[in-house]
Amino acid sequence: MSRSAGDKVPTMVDVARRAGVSPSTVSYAMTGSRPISEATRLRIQQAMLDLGYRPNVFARGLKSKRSHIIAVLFPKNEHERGMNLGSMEYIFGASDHAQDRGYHLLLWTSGADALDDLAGLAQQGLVDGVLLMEVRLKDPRIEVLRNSELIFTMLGQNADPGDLDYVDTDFDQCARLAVDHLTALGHRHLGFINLGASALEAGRGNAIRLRDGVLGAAASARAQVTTLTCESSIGGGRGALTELLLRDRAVTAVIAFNEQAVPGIMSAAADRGLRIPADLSILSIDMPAQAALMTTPAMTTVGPTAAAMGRAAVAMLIRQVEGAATGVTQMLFDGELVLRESTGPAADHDTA
Amino acid sequence: MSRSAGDKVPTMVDVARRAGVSPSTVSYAMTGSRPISEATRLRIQQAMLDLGYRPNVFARGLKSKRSHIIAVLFPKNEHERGMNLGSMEYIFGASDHAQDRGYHLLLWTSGADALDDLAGLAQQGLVDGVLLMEVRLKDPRIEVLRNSELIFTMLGQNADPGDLDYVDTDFDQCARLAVDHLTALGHRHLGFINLGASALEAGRGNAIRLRDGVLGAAASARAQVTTLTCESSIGGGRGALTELLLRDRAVTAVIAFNEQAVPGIMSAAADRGLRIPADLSILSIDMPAQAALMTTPAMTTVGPTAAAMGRAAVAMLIRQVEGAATGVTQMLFDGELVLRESTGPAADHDTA
DNA sequence: CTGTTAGCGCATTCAC
DNA sequence: GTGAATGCGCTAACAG
Repeated sequence: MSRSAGDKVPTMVDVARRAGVSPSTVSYAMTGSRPISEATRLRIQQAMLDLGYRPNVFARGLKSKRSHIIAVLFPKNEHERGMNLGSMEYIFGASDHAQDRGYHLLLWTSGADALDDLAGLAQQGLVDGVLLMEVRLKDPRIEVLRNSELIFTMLGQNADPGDLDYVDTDFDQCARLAVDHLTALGHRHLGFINLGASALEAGRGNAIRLRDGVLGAAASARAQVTTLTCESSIGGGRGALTELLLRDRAVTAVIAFNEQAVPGIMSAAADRGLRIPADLSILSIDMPAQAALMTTPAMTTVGPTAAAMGRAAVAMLIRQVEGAATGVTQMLFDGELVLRESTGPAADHDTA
Repeated sequence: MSRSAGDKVPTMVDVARRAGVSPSTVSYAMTGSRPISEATRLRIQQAMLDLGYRPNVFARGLKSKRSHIIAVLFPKNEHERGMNLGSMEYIFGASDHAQDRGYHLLLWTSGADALDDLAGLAQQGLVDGVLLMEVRLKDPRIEVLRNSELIFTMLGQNADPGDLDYVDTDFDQCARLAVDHLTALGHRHLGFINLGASALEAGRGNAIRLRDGVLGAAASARAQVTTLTCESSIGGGRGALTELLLRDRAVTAVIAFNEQAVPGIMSAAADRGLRIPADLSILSIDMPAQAALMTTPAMTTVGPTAAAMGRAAVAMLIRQVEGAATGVTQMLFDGELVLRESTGPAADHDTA
């Protein structure tokens, strides 16, 4: 088990010798690609334990073209830094599951535009599969991965997922959950503060799907909703709330999908003497608990468990890699309503 | 450059043939481990480009015992989840630099107590070096890594770093910077809200170093400081502020080293009618900008750039791995004061 | 300055 | 059911 410095690392041959069998038998015992008698299998296992044997990743990879390594593609575009707190949870979920299944996780942070680097990664054969994060509606990485014949799963969707595997948030369901929660509290005039126009243009599909979901849910609930885009910053949030109240004085609740802007929204509300949640309710979509707990009052949120999504994505990926795939898998995760302190009953001051 | 599906991945032999040289020459041209004439070197380079050649990681690793992969050990102990926002920045900094230097980053999230797993990782030879995060005063992983003869660098320090390489925050300097800032604003009665007792006992060395630093700096500045430990939660923060004001009614400024507790501190202050920063200043040590911007008002912080530390750690590690090391390297990073809105001049209400 | 060759540790095709 | 032999793609020691 523990090996003191200087000891040679044992190879399959060592195991074979100790178990009194040939190297190939050891190999078969490991891969299970051909029947081995129970007796020898046990002796081999014992020998491996005694020696603290671990198969050499390189030798195995060289021969079998399988590395047991999967890459997480998490581009860190400068203007997006800070979206990361939630993404971190995905990554950890993914890592958990990968490790459980005996896979390693390679963190790849090249920009989404570094297509050559990506092609290189794909070609090296270093990784068995790829988990694609921060997927755009039109995402050039997808083309590269398809060409390279590398197996991959998306966390999020592009414009036309077709037969691509993905795991994504069910934004429609999240929208409904959020709207229902607020209308149940008596809110009739809602505001929806989305990501910035630039983010929408950049193809953040989730922002668009969510907005449509909110619009639809509000229509069913006979609530009125004013939608705005908003720069991802405190200043952006301040401006957005001002603008929102200008457009609809009767707004009593805000659904926000813009983590960075939330503090701005809250402080602008405070400046106007609007207490949260007495005068104005705020609910954030897909905000990590981490962040939700940093605001005062703590933010009520709707969103799925990111870690679970990460795990699911890796599970799908491994199933593909190991050839146990059952056609295309596309999963949508339901959001959950986490009640904290930023939402409450509508004040009926000037509601018609 | 791009390779359409079906094309065989080119090997060194293909490159050699195309360049009209022997395979070994290609190898030497790549590793530079023996002189190659400029002319042939160029022809080889061209051939590689034409073919879109990428060396096979496994073959190289198998032969040379070097993988160009470094592992980041980032244990996710359950009770510590949430410390992560800052850690993320380290990891990204590390990843950036690794990729710049042609290294891959393996994310290893097994618990700090999963020593067997770690030993296995070390033994596999999969990684050239290890970046150890979340280092404890007494950290059993260190022993495992030493035994395995694996090169590693710590992000943080154990109790007795001796000849181990590390990169760490200069908590003493941070403490001085924080205390100086507050005393310059006229604050004479400070509070220091630290991590919880359990964290201290668990050997979070930084908490202890920082506390001592604050104590020292306050003494030099002739300021009085009341120190408390505090559970990492909103409730913990609320309790801590109450307790603090009980112990010293004259406190006008708080230095916090407990990210999760900060919102609690702030809301408890609000409940007592203490405005921030008019009545009470708050400054956080080593809080990521992400989090600092989520509070209202935005939090003034003191701390180093985490990404820079991550980069430096990887740089040190690679230097070691490549044998270019110049003895032991131990780096302390200075913190910077980032002025936001949570600190201001002392109100001289009941200061003696 | 360049070419030839022998493995690295494992998976797998043959033989038995 | 098991064993012996071959080669994955590359590096480095040996020969020129």
